[in-house]
Amino acid sequence: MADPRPLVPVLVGPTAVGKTAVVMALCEELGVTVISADSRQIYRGLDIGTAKPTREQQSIVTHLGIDIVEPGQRYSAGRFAADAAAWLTELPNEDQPIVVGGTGFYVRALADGLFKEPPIDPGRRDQLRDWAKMRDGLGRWAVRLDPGYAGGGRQRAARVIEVALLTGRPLSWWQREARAEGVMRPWYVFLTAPRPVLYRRIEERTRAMLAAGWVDEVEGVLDKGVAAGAPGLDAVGYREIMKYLQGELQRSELLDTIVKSTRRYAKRQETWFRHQLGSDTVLSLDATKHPREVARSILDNWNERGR
RNA sequence: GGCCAGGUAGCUCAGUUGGUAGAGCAGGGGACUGAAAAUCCUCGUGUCGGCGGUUCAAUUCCGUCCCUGGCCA
Repeated sequence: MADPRPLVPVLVGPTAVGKTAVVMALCEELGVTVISADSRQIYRGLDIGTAKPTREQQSIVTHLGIDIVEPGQRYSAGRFAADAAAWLTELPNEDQPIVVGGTGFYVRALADGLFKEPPIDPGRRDQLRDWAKMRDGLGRWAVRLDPGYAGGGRQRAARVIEVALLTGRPLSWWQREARAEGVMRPWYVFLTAPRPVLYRRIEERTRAMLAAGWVDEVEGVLDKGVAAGAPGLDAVGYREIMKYLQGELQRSELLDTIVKSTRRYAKRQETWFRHQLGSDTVLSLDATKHPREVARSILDNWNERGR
């Protein structure tokens, strides 16, 4: 029996590789609606540093998943999966959706599904997280509560502990026994470029972001009352700018420091996309080519798979 | 030109009382199920500036040359 779920192209790639440019080129050939899978572009007011599509670009192509929460609010892969699933089903038939983003985990949540999480008391969860924050040896707790825990640092240990304590079952049990299904059939397009090229683009873009008033943007957000430790500000570049504003970093070091952590981020993204897409249908495209040419390749391949 | 201090990993440097060398940073590889731009794991062979000499053995000692700083002419 044929899979009734819609086939949806998913354009992924590391930061600064040129995903937005390809989308803009693509929309000249075919009307699309973008579902943005980006864990930082969801925040209102964080525009420059997240390389959010401009207002003009957004007026040409509808982008869903952008500016949906305040920087002080917490969002999650689970919420994204639910939100995006709703956008997908509510989209008029003539609108062609395409998922675009650099957050592999969000893409997975949407395309493959997470597990069906039972209701968790938010108050107790926050309490537990505060407790975990100032506690050493979380890994040992995590292994005791879930023998399936394979390590991964305090944040992931804290998650294992929280699930075990608040649901009564270990995380690995939920992952095994309560799997959810994705709401779409993904067709992955992995946009990538040789490291030297990518790293040059990262540096150029970071320079441009700072010149465009990135620091002012952060100051403005803080002036509006967003806390320094807000979830939205826990992001590449924003962290460094916060350090600078707090006097822990010289202005002269800012560019290099941000470029460095952006490179590392890009590397982690590439690792994810190389190994975690879990599908044999991945089209790798070279971002060194002109965006229009890349868009052309996407369309050609797409037609071949019968869209 | 003379004197002094250096020349060791991509960078900054440590070290070898003679047995071919190791830190930090940078970089590479990897993991990933509701904080994911997060959170973690892992990886160190390089004419030890060149050429000679002494030695069983030289990156280490000696000579010489080259280069870079500093000081004196």
